[in-house]
Amino acid sequence: MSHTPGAPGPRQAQKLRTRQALMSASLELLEQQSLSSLGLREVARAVGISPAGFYRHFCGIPELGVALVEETLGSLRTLIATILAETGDTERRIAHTVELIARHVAEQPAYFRFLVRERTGGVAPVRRAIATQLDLFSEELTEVLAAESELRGWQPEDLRMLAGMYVDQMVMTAAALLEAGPDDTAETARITRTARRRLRLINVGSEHWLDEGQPSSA
Amino acid sequence: MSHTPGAPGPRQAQKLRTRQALMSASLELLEQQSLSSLGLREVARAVGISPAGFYRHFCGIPELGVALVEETLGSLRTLIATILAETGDTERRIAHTVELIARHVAEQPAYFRFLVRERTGGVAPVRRAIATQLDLFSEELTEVLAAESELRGWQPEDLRMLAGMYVDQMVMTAAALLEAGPDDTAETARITRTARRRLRLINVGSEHWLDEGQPSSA
DNA sequence: TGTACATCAGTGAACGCGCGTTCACTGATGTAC
DNA sequence: TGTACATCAGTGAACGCGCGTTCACTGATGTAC
Repeated sequence: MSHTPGAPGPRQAQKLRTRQALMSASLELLEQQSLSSLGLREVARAVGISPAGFYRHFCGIPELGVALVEETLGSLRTLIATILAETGDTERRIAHTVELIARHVAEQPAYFRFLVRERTGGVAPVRRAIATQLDLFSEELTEVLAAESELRGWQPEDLRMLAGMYVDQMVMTAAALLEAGPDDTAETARITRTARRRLRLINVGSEHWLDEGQPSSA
Repeated sequence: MSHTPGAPGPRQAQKLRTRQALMSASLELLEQQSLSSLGLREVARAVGISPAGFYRHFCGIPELGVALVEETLGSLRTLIATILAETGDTERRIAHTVELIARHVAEQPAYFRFLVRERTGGVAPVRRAIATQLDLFSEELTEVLAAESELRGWQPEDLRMLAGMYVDQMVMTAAALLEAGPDDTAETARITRTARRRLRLINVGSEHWLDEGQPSSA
């Protein structure tokens, strides 16, 4: 025992580094293709290990995909937390939220591309993992919304519906920004502008929901 | 010339039949994977022709994918037209629209699965083809909305924003229904119920948009 | 109508290639005493 | 501290396999006269 107790030794640290390299190389390769066509050898080659070495970290590509979901959404956790903690008047919150998303997408396109693409992709376990994470986010947002004074008296189911709309709206905004690419500033501006309007429309609708929205029959 | 002039001869008819077989076999194979991992030989085998025969119809899988987009959205044209022509009070229109989508998804899941999956998939030309078709649909809807008496006085840009929200909402509803599967009736009911609420919220928002939504600064 | 030629959807064999998976291995790191 | 053994991340060779693409071909269909 030549190292500090509790801390990982050189061997474990190296293993973690290789695992990380596999995951970030995959994210890069996934910009041009989808997970269901990503090759194990392709990933190993990009990292500089032998194909057999891949199996020391994942039992196959789908398992790597699930790990990527966790890594990806973990790295977006601070973004999510910031959005959830947003305060101030509605217009400022909307503007700030859209701006945050646009910045994160521009800074870490690979993370968002992976999420958006594999959310409806061909690998079922990965699809489920993403759905689970987004549902968690939606639940957190539901609780935040429940504390809003403007939404006092809302049915829990309606709060969940509203939270789901916001989450989907953010995912779609990220998808649209990715499709535009970082260099098309005009298109990026158009997308963020539309995103703000959409959020505003949802907000206006929620302000009048209790008066007009709740149906008696459905 | 042994056949009616203008009508396709047996040869051309057979070619069309094979082409059609290639496309519908692909749609079936795409239920378990995504287009970027679909193999040319796999498709040819499913249809019962040799791999080389595939090239008589498409120069590769991406081209087949683009053809599938056209076929898929063509087959949804009647659905779209029905939705666009919807009349009556809002609540009935919403209920009818969601019901129509649910029925079509249940009847032709492969079409919707393809669209939803490849809309954000790894094959760029296919992604663009789907985006183009959905944009066309969104434009048509914009014109329908422009004729609505409730939306008199709306800016064209706001009408486009609203149409886009409706289109995205429908796509997401289809995606959710597919993920649930046709046998999970409880989940299906939950999804359609939420979809109706979302459309209702958008509608409530649009009713108060001119009073509160249009910002002076954005 | 019959004949001679053209077209072309589909064949089947061949090609080189990269794939996923397995296996016994190596040698640095870790552990026990 | 030093020694002897255990662990295990990564190796490299081998396997059988299915892939996409090419090519000269066949034979039914189509066309011209």
